[in-house]
Amino acid sequence: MMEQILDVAELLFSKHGFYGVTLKDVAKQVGVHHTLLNYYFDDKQTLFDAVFARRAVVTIEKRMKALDDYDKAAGDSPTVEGALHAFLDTDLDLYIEGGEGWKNYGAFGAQASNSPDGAEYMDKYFDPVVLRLIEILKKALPDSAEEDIFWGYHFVTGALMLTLARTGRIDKLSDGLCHSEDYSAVKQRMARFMAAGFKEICEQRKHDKG
Amino acid sequence: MMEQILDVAELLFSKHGFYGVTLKDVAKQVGVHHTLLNYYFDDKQTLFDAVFARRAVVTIEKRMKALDDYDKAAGDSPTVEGALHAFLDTDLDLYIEGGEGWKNYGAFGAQASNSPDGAEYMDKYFDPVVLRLIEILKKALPDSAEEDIFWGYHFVTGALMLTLARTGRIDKLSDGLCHSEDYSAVKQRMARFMAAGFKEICEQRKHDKG
DNA sequence: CATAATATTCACTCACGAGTGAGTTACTAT
DNA sequence: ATAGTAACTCACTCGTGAGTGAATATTATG
Repeated sequence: MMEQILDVAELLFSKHGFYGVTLKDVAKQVGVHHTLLNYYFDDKQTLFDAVFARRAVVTIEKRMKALDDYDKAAGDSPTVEGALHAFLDTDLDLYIEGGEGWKNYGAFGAQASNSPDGAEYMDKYFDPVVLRLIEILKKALPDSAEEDIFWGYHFVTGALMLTLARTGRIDKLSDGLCHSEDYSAVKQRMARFMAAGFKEICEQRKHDKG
Repeated sequence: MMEQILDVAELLFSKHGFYGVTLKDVAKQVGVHHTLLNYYFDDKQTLFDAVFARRAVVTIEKRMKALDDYDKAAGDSPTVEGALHAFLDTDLDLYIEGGEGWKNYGAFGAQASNSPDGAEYMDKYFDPVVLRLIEILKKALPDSAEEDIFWGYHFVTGALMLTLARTGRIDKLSDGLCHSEDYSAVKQRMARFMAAGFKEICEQRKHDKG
């Protein structure tokens, strides 16, 4: 039951945000009295936290492992593209293969990522993986300015979050040619796209160090 | 007074979203009775719409003009980077030079862009400029697959929206080296970064047409 | 100055959301 | 079977948010 509550809360929060969802909305869709949510979770905030935390650990561990593996395999000469593939593809696979629940979680996180309130959650949970990625990127781009790498990551994460948000915007813009839900299309393109961007801003204009 | 109400609503909506803000919150910060908002605006939704619409026309016209100018100047051979500079730099300049109000509007729109509800507003207002950009990008990349261009744009807009959201995340991640508010830093890098990405996914793998 | 229009407040209603504590059902183990 | 605990519902409170219509203040206009 708790799992069902989390599933529905995840879905609704992903669509309307924390304040746009009432405990009654969730309860109704689960088919249960709304005070049951207070039985399982102290309050609304606790429920939200639980939704966030439930899957966070999975994606974090997977990506961390993928980055470690890549780092080890690449030895002294990791590439930007390799690191991004490890980071992005691992995550995207989760959403591709994980079913509706994971897709909803992606949208849930994506919405958090673009608001100041939600960003604190991102900090709290995802900082370690991100810093691990950045560590490898630095190794791949040894002479680059640190700022360039952070801004590059910023671009990457913005693009990823918009993907996970599944807003349907690209569908309309492209008149049905592309689909928000088509994470495979993103996976095919994203790491290469971003790697090229990194190289452009990092390798070209080396900074005043070293 | 109406302008002040819009300013405060813009700020609060940008932080907490539509449902996270009450008319009383807005009224209080303006220093006015909350029912005054019902005098100027039929209801909360109307206020939200007004906030969205107020500055939309400005950024749309500016970018449209910049794209037209670029298209004309570039003649038969526009470049991806040129088009992106016209599109992105024009917008970023607005946020850099427009003061706090414009920054808040950026964050306001950025939050909308990552939620299904808000995305409808983006469609409604911004589609024409975006399609104009895409038109030029197609000219710059004549042999590329259309999907690649749409996905490229998707990455661009994701990165831009996260920038405008000013979540403070990059500040913490980079331990103070980079700043969310530093749109100039983004302007310096973004068009080049993204142009390289476009070239990577569009020029390399040409599609089954032509 | 009077008066009309505009701007603003006030008192109020209605609805609803979060949460509580007692009560009920259902399962579990002896 | 039955005591005991876990799962769940019910009736209710408290607060508050959106919105309305009348009242008052402020400004503009002839």
